[in-house]
Amino acid sequence: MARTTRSAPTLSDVARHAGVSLATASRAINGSETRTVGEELRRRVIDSAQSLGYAPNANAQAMARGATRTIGVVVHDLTDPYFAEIADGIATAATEHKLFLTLATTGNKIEALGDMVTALDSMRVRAIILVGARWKDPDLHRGLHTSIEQYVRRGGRVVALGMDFPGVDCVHIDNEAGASALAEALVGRGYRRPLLLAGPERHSTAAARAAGFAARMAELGHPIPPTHRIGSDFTRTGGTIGMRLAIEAGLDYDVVVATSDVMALGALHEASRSGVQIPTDVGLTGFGDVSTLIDVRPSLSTVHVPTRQLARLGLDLALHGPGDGNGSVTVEAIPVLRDSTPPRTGA
Amino acid sequence: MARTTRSAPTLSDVARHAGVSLATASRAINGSETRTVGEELRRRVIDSAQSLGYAPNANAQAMARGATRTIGVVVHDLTDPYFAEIADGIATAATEHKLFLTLATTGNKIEALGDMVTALDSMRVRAIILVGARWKDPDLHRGLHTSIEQYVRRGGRVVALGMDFPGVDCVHIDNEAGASALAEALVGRGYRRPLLLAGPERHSTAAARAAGFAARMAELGHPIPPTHRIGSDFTRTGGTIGMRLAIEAGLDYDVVVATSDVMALGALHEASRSGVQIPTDVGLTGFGDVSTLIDVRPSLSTVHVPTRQLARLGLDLALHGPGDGNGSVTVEAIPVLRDSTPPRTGA
DNA sequence: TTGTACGCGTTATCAT
DNA sequence: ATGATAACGCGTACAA
Repeated sequence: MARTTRSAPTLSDVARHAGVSLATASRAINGSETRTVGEELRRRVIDSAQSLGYAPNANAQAMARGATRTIGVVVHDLTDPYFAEIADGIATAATEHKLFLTLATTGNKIEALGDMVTALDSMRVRAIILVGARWKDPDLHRGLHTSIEQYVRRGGRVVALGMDFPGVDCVHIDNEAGASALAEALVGRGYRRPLLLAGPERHSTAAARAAGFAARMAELGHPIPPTHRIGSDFTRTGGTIGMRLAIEAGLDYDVVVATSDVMALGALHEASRSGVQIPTDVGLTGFGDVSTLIDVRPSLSTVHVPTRQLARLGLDLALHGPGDGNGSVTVEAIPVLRDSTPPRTGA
Repeated sequence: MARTTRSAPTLSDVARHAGVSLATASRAINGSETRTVGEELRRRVIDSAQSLGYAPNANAQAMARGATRTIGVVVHDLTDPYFAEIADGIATAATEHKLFLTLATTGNKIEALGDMVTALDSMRVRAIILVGARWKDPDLHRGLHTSIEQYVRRGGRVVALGMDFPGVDCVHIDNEAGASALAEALVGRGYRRPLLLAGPERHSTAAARAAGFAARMAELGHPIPPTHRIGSDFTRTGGTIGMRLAIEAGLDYDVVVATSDVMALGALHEASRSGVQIPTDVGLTGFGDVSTLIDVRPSLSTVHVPTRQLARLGLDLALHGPGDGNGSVTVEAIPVLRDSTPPRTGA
């Protein structure tokens, strides 16, 4: 029975095979809202479709309906477990909603964001979820803004995860509060002289975490001197470099506070390479609580960010939010102290 | 100038605005192969498109052209760094080819694979890349086979990464050879009595690795007794459980050989929890060499699988391969011994 | 309940 | 080089 047809059977083929009209076939297969179809014909159509190996053409459906069932997601780097977790969360949530997901990676090139949005716009995705960090650099975002504006003008919805974006609904992570709470917790364990791996100043997420932490430390009577604030990249390598700089400079500190987990891991790596014992010599904290931390020794103190919830809220917002920025919600980030920051007794 | 139009401007709008025909507008914007358009009109059209905020409708293009520019990718779990790396590799490779990527996750439910393929089929993606493991269970794959068959019948192309699949082009990982080489390397370092965390018997990847390892060990004069072969899940938890079973049974072994990195990590976790020192008491190896291993101590011996290359070859095959299974290629898996398997002196 | 016919936005074939 | 116009596959208002 191996049919060697080169092109796909269409709904017309199915209709003809079942001896019904195109409309009936359509209704039988995709079930119209308003119309219903007789059980007899319904079976005939389904059977025909089955035996012809019919698969509806989603593109044609999109045209006729004026809407697709896919949502667009833009991440910077799937290799980063933080992004991977969020992407996975969105993917599973999407599956539950019977939605599909077209995913684009920028490869950490923020300039590419605008183009990705435009491309997803062309595909007429139902919504676009931007996940990642925003840079405090208008130039980098100029193209992005107009892309978003055009998309929204057609009725598209945009949601930003983990970054603020004026005019679009955001799922905001309370980085300041989380970092602030971390400062308190560390002071509570006896830490006084943090080395802050702050990340790039213009990286808004890193900046928020650094600011929240520094502010609370100052309030608690332990202001962080500029020397103890290093602004390397917001990556693992950035953590490595920051740590090396601190070691070479011979700085004095009792805990290394990184603004992201991967930075902390980079710092940990460099520390052990340089003979700095963690946590014996100094403590170490990250931010994010990515799941791969579970296999790192010593277990890393960090600030937990609920990526699962982030993803779920993001999709909800993308589907049902107002879409004008008024639907923004905030998720909490909560410190989790582990073995990398044991209580410090001495001054 | 804020236009508040609800629906997207179409190519007709652009054509009218520029005072040209639809055909000319189309050619000016997307550049036909056969026809060319005068510089004068070309500019007018581009300008009109710009000022109207026109974005081509990819669905309509797909209809008219009879082909999309997107490829489908199915992975089981983005949370697993192995899948994440491959997905990221495919995504960046796709971007280079100006292709888009719609990604589906099965959530480790292999039964769902067939449905995912059917869905991607409906979207008329150019090619489908299946990444992951195949189970030696015909029932699990029955639906998948017919889905693939239908898709291929329409001219679709399917590529399988890291799993064999009859009739489709595969990028095969030489698990047997890699595991075999690992056995040699371990024996070379003085290991004699491995505990094999073999994974599920019906999981083809796990089985291939276990078989390759066991066979070579036997050849080298150190056959693995059935007691030292544990078949827990092919997951981190599986590694944890397998390790616990071995410890509770009081088995004697000098190295734990896991069939995947995440299993090894689970085993490492359980070992440290139970007071078994790695690598002092026993050695440990994984399989895959996922990038997150870099932050694990002791550094984990494993078998390197070139995920980047895997992804790239996969996309190439998906685009240019014969599509009938004759384009299959194999990538090597090479042992990398690190600190978790130091040379053993004693017997 | 079923069928007819038009429209969705674009490309491609044919004239001009 | 440019312009009509017929597909592409489907949903749906309208008619029966």
